[in-house]
Amino acid sequence: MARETLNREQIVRAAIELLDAEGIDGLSMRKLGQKLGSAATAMYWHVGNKENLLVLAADEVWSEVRLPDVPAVGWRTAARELMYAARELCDRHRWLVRVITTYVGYSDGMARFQECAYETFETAGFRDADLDWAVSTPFMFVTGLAFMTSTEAAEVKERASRNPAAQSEEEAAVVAQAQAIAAKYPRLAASGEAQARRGESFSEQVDEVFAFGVRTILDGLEARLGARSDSV
Amino acid sequence: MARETLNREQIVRAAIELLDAEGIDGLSMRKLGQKLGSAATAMYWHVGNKENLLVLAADEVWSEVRLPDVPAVGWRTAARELMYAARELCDRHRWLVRVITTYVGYSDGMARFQECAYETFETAGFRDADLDWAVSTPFMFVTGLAFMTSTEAAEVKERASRNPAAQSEEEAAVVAQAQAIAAKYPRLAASGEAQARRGESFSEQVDEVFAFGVRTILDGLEARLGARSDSV
DNA sequence: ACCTGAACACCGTTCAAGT
DNA sequence: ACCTGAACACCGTTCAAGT
Repeated sequence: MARETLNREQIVRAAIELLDAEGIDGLSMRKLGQKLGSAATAMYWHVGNKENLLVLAADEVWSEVRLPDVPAVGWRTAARELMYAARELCDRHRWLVRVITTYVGYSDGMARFQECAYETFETAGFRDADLDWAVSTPFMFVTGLAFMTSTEAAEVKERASRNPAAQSEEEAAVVAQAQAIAAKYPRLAASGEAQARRGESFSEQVDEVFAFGVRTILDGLEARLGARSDSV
Repeated sequence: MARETLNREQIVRAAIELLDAEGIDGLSMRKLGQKLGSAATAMYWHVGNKENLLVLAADEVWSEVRLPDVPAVGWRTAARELMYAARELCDRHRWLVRVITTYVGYSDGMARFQECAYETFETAGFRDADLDWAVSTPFMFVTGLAFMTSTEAAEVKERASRNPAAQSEEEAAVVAQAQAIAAKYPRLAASGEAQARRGESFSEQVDEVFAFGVRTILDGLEARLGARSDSV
């Protein structure tokens, strides 16, 4: 079954598969060409260049997000759901944070999500510049956390916490060195020991940080709201 | 005045200069060799490989941070100062966030900073796992914001907001397209118009988001503290 | 102990030439 | 309108060979 001709959607889908499977460094125009049975340079006719291809891929995956019904669930639940949805999306597509922060790709998929965030915090009672800031704050947090869990470093830490046997010698050495440094600082040492006693994997710890951070930020936003209405 | 021999510090310093001047993609082993008057491959003897060089550079710049005197200023001021210090560091060295999130480089410079963060939130009253989470939350926010302002995308947005004349045609087209998308969503459109009326540059807006986020997170942490002591 | 040069296996992108 | 192949200007890294 021969394919008549390449098209943009097909290329974007293949790129997403490659990105999900091999990470952001796993995508090269040559590999993509191979996957599609074409010359690497054939892509350029359809997507312009690699940067644009990444932006198109990012837009595509944003459509996976289910948005909350803000009036029905209320702002606090809606905000929490948006934060969790963004985090899960970044977790499923570990290349996504890098792409959306690196390139100016304001796509429909992201705009739709952001519009819902604006609706959420408008419902909460934020207006004007406050509204912009209230929307941004939770997503800076999500971006930061997504970043820390989207890199090779996170995979190394996960392996170290879950089954040290799967580590390469080199990896184990890096982890051991990190522990040696922490050991010199009393509070870091104590925290490290306590963490070891709790026996959680790296990703479990990250999940808890996320849950804590979401509550903290929502509480903080409520406090801002209170401060506002007091001063009015 | 001939240099006797290369050494690690010298290479790291040159790398930092190159990184600061040209960004993370501006550093290549060949350019670095040229800057130092050596073969690119001479670096490998001193620093092992590029990843390690980046980790060494990151460690080096952490020493620039001045830490607050926690007992003297109190936890809330200390926490704010730590957040601002981290942000300024990431602003001076726009490659830093990428390096510390990408590689497992737990260096002395970072450990020292983190120890102070632990002291700060311990002083606030956080203990055990709560303490770990309280330390992490503000820095996920800082990381996320630093990221959004450390990329080429941020420079494009800055130019667009400050003097559109400095934009290339291609850049202007991307910005115009982003605005066209936002225009389709009522709240995004309204926010964009209000922002235009306020006439702030991108970096001014980011500064305000940061200030808002810091207050919000500190308020949120205070709320957590209150919840704890209620339940005890 | 420290450095060089050639070499290898990659990149993204351009562009003339083909159909 | 769509695709190919060669070519260009880059990468990081290895390694034998030099001093």
